[in-house]
Amino acid sequence: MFEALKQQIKRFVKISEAEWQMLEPHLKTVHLKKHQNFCKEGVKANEVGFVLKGMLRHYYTRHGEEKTTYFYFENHFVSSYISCISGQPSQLTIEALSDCELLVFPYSKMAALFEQNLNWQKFGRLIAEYLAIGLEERMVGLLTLSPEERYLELIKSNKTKIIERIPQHYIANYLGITPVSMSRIRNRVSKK
Amino acid sequence: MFEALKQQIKRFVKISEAEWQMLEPHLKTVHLKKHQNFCKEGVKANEVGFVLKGMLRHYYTRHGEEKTTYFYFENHFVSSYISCISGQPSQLTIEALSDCELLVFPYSKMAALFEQNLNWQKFGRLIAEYLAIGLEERMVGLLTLSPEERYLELIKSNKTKIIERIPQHYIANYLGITPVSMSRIRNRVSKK
DNA sequence: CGTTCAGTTGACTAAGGTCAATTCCCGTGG
DNA sequence: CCACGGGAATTGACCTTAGTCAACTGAACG
Repeated sequence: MFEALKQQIKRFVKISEAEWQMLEPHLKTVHLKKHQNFCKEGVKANEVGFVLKGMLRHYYTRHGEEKTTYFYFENHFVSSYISCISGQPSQLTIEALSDCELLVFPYSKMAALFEQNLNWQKFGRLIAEYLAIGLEERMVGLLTLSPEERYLELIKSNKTKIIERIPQHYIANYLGITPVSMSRIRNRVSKK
Repeated sequence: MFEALKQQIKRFVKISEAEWQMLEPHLKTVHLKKHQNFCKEGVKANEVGFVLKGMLRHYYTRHGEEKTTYFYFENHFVSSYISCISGQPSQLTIEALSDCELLVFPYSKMAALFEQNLNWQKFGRLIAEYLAIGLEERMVGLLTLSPEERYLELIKSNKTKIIERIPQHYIANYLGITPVSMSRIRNRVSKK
């Protein structure tokens, strides 16, 4: 039942069965319909999710527009991480892009595990490190590559299937350009 | 002697004197002359530093150009974090922008502390979280603000004194624009 | 069958990039 | 003390590319 999650956790840290049992009772399965929110701007978040099925996007509202800056797929953790950590209201909204099935547990419970157990604390560190590395790469891409280069990079490193699965105007946001420019870049690139 | 470092660590986690003593013997003071490197592209990094005096920049080489993406000042940790964590050669170079005085300790030692002690493990997590939050903010700024807006934000949030202390062409890199554009933006802004 | 919304395309604008010349600043050496 | 050299910053002219606005197409859905 919880095998997928267990396996992902074990990619980060070797937990014993006893340690796993510290978490398991707090897991709940949650279904989200397309367009439902996992968390919402202005509301304090206290949930960490793990995507079993479906995909979600994560966006900020700026100048009255939704700017999508991240996507979540199967076997990944999803959360308004900053809000959970800081205890401040979330700046971002996470919305289901398709019907989703998630495993959910309260961040407060996770935080308690961190305090109780070295292995869980380590898990917390490794997750944060993983996140930071991803963000650093993303940032360097934004600073050193042109929109077109970023688009080509995204296609090349196709780990996440973003190109195939996500509507184009969200990807444009993700790359830091407008949907119109994105369309032109695609056109340009396809002619080469 | 090590008070400044101790104090910064304590902003993240309450360590006991005994825990502090796990680290202290491994600390070394290092002086860097302006333009010397703390770590270098292509070389595996295994050092974490803490800036006592001076400032440094952190850059990637892309298309044959140095792209400065971060600065370090007094009382902050400095390291090619990704290289330390991953064990891969560093992609980035960290260079002193002025004569610097650093406290340095091996990351391998830090990693050992993580494994031995819950509090140090927690420190590792909190540092990584802190890093991730900073990177997330930076990324969202790059995705949602124009160069001019980013420049104005940088001035407004003047925590780091970047504007006063860092040569302009490095700041331009940091904002994702050319030095020439940076100069024009300054000109434009000053006339408003 | 009509409404809606994503994606494309065209015309135009605005803003940053590029290249080059010039000025400014600062340190060094005559 | 002044002259020179070198790098940083500014400025101008021009180019490239993304943004904006709007019209149009096409697919999805009720």
